[in-house]
Amino acid sequence: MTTQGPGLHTHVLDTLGLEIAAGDCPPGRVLRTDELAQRFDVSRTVVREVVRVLESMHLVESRRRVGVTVQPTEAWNVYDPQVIRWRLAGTDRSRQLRSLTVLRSAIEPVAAGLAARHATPEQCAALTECALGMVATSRGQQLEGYLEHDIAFHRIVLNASGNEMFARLGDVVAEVLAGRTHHQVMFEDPDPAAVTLHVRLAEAVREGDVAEAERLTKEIAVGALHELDVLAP
Amino acid sequence: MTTQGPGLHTHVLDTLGLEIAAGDCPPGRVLRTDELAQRFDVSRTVVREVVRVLESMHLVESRRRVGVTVQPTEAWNVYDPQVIRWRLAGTDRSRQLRSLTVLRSAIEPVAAGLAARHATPEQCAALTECALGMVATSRGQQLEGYLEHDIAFHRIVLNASGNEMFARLGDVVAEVLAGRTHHQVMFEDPDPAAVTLHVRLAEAVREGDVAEAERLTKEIAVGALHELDVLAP
DNA sequence: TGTGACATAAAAGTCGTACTTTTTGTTCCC
DNA sequence: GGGAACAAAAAGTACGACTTTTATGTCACA
Repeated sequence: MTTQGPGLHTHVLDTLGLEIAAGDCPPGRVLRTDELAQRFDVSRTVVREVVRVLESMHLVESRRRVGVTVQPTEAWNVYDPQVIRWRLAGTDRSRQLRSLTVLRSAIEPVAAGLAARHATPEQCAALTECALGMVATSRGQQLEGYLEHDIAFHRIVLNASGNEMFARLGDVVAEVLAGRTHHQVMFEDPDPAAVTLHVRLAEAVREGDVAEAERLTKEIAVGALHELDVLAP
Repeated sequence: MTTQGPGLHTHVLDTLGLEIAAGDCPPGRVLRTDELAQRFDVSRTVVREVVRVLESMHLVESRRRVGVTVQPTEAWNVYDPQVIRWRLAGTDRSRQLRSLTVLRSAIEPVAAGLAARHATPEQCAALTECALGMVATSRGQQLEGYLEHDIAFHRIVLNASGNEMFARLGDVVAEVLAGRTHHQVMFEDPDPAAVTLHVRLAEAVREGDVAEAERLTKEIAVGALHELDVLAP
């Protein structure tokens, strides 16, 4: 699951982005546009456009007479969904998942509290529906179905918070949940406790119970962090 | 304070980014590369590179036979520091500041808690120094000096949290603080209560008091939100 | 021997043009 | 009226020439 369909630009960008995010091409390594053009068998035009995009993500820096230098991790736009995808597909997926899960544990409780205040009846209904969907798929190896409802659930909460920055974290959360489901050992059905917590969270939001919504979301986050500690090295 | 120095690419990118972020060029408006090249008096090459970057930020989408379409706000990479700068410089600075401040109020308490756990002695020392700097500049219209220390303070806390995603929010916080100082009515010296809170937060981190660090940071955030409610429409 | 001015070349930046590919709107035929 | 062939518009790609910046090596001078 790299990105989208055809297109020279897309292919080169994706390949390079992945290589840099994965740690091949360590920081400090310099690439030359001519070489890249030759390597991918595309025109310098295409390479330059790719480099410009990579540069806007601060994955590389382009300087005259020196070339395209790979930047250290601290410079990267780690909130760019594209960068997140590349990193999750790369080697330090585990560390990345942990960072993102901690981020979730900070954001989502607050978002849930705001959602309890501001959620529309439609959003409450959708939330309950998702929770029921999670219950229905929580047994019998229906992991894909469960994941789908889980993602939708969290997305609704973030949207219902009414805060744009929170809402736009839906994609990140989706990547994290998908990464957790796909890249880890998943013989077992999801944790029943987590399912229950989601159901109760939907209720709390519907009833406008801010404190409870916050508390439940914190518990969900703690569970997710704990799960990482158990499953990942 | 747009971006950096010379460079055709930079200039075109900055101008277009600003226009889109500010709401001129409403979503749905289509631009054509040829027209843009003509308007800025640059080659199509430059325009294409700019469009590619804008596209990677999801500010526009480029499709064959149709042109470059400005995307709706919901699609934008609102965590991209560049996008944030453009938006803060544009019309809905006020709304943007509010969103970002709410984001801060979610992240920073957790980050401060982690910092209390993980901060190195050097970081604790730097934190104390910043707090003292804030005290020293808190009276007598030394707003720029105060801002500088304030930014450094929060940056250290975020870095000391040990979480990469938090750390990378330092730039965002810096933009918010700078935006608040520069773009609002600031006859008065900073709130003395806020200064005290920062001093006590530095102490709490140094002593490893997680709960207190969290609590104090929440209070700082509440103050910041309140300040927005009072000063902004 | 060190130092500063200067020349050199390497690499990105910019441009113009020609050509390809995809997509959409239209027209024409059934 | 519906569907298929067609034409045009716009982005995508390629190539080659030229410009600009700048790291680095060189040479003269102190």
